[in-house]
Amino acid sequence: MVGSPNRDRKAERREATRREILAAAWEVAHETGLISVTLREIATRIGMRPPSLYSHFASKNAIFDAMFAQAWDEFHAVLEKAIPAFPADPRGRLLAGASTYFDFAVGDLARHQLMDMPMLPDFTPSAEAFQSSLQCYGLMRSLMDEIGIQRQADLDLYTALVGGLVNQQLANDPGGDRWRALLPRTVTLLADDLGLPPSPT
Amino acid sequence: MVGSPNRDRKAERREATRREILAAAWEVAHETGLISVTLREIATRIGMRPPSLYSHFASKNAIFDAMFAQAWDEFHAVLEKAIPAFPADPRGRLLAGASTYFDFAVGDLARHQLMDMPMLPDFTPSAEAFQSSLQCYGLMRSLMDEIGIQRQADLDLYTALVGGLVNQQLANDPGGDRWRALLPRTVTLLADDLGLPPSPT
DNA sequence: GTCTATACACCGATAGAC
DNA sequence: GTCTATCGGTGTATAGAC
Repeated sequence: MVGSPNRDRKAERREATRREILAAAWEVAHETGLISVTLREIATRIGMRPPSLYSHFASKNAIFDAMFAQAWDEFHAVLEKAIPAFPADPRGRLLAGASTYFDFAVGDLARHQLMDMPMLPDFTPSAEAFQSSLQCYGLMRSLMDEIGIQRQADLDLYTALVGGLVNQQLANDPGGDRWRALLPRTVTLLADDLGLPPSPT
Repeated sequence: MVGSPNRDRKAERREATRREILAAAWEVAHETGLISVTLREIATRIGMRPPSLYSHFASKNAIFDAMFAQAWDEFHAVLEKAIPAFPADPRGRLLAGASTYFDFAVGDLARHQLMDMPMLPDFTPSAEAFQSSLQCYGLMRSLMDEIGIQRQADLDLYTALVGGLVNQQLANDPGGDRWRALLPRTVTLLADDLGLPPSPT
């Protein structure tokens, strides 16, 4: 009976409801902040009663967990899709990678807080959800590896500097480009320090 | 009657209670996180009932407001006290300033979140409290001015890079020094970019 | 100024009918 | 799978006695 049309339809419907719940949760997070997400509000938005959510998620934190994985998977997809269009030279690739991350992070404050900040007191990503972030980090590291950057300290510095620009942009000039404009300069600083060959003119 | 001993004692006692409340609030913030600070918990720690706090603060946010000002005033004092011991050369001063800020920020996560992150959904610092942060920023800017750094973009870059190291340190290696160790290198990058003269050997 | 008592609005989660 | 009803708990804030 496995794989029968009946079974597929049921599973599809179930998955659709799950997606609907998560979409509503993101909606609330965008409008009122991550910590203000409540089961009541999620349920209301999709025309359900709060207890019904428990048929699809074991707890509120399970919803956050799914959102966490979703966010990292999304960035993984964005990065993978963007890489083929990256320039060939190391400096160009470094800037393209930084820009891709910057724009993704700045594009959604709630998502960035969930992915990169410990904002929810009682939430810790499950091992499965954490896998999504590790997979993403692996892709980033392979990209850096091509450029010739392997040392942990160099990777740490790279993530800190780009992340610093992201945070200032979100905290002090949301929607603007005051720190976004400093990204090329920052990447050049780093490229010089790492001794990357000059870009082809 | 103004300034009579009786009056002074009363005002002193009142101020002491205020300080006690704030100290308890910080204690809770350190142990359970900023968002988990509740009037109940504050009151319990100082042997009071929650409603009694309203004799000293108009609301919970008024407590956060006082904490916000307190934190910035504290950093102002720390910075002012540290400056006389700073090296004379520009590069040395730049690193000393960055180190002072880094150590202060990393030394207290809750304080850093209150000062530099928008973590509390319904809290916005009052104009008076914000003055404390502006005064502190003014001191920092005058320090940078001596070194010859005046352009807004340069100041923005400086704060973003140092802040990026702070955030990574707190998020990924609390208590350690993985990003702390990258501070001199980062400041050197920046000093080179700004064309600061080499340090005296 | 501090207390007791309480109002009021939330929250996450569970039990059990349908 | 969704519902109603409800439990047990959280929180801020106010009223009024002392």
